[in-house]
Amino acid sequence: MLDETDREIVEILLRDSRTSLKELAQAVGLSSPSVSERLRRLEERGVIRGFTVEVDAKALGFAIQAIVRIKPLPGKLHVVQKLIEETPQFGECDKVTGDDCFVARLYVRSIEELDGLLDRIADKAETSTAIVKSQPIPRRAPPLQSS
Amino acid sequence: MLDETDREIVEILLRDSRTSLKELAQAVGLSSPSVSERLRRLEERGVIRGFTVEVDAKALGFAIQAIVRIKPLPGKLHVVQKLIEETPQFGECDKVTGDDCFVARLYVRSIEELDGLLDRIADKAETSTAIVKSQPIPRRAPPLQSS
DNA sequence: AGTGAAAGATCCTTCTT
DNA sequence: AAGAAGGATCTTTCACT
Repeated sequence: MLDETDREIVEILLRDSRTSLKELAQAVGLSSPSVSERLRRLEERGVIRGFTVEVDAKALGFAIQAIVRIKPLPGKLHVVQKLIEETPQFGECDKVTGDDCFVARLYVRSIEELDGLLDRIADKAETSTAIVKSQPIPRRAPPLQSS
Repeated sequence: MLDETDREIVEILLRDSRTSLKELAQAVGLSSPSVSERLRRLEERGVIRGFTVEVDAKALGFAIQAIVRIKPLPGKLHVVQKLIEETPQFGECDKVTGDDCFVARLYVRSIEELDGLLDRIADKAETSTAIVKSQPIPRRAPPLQSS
């Protein structure tokens, strides 16, 4: 899918997206224009979706993360989904197959805040909450190799 | 935690981390040096952990995502954790309280690949897998407001 | 696909206020 | 925190392989 060079480029950018074309070029052993062109295509193909910044939840005061499984009561699916989307403390939410409909990540400053947020869903869904104790793998990109 | 200006800066960078100081400056109504200093402090404080690139799993051929709950068999915790960490298709893994020990996200190209990966854990842990049907909330930052 | 050089644009930082 | 200015740095273009 990605050749060796593209892979290197993406890996470097994952580590620091401020890396200049010039630096990238010498890292992969190509010229700046070549790297520029490759980058253009990586974006065009959608491999690189965008340039962002990583924000640290703890530094913002969100000391606690929880993984919440949410099973809306009959007829409440849309209301629940809307509620989740409108609650900014949800930092991620997947709609999945199986008994639980949603799996979501919640950022909160305290157990009280967690309790408060869950209460707001309590009459519309069954929830099951697990507090995050550590992150063996923080969010990372899928493999770039075809391996 | 963050004043209005910092928040704007971070929001803009979340959208496009290539935004120049100059652009940031005029967006928030300050001078470049001021913004530069604010940025320095945001990084120093750890609010901005780094500059990255968002990579698209689908574009890399990983058409399927799954959320896997993993409960290691007695005595197998470390082996399982190591296995997870060394499997690049795991794009995220949290160690959580409760019955299931780990909750992880898996990127796979096919159901066969999913099956294969789960088989490798099968004799060391109980797993429960849910296929992701949609993402009501793709990964996003925690609230920047103190609200 | 890629190179190399060059031009032009842009940017970041420093300094003074 | 502003504003101006200096100097560095980058990105893109173009002709050619």
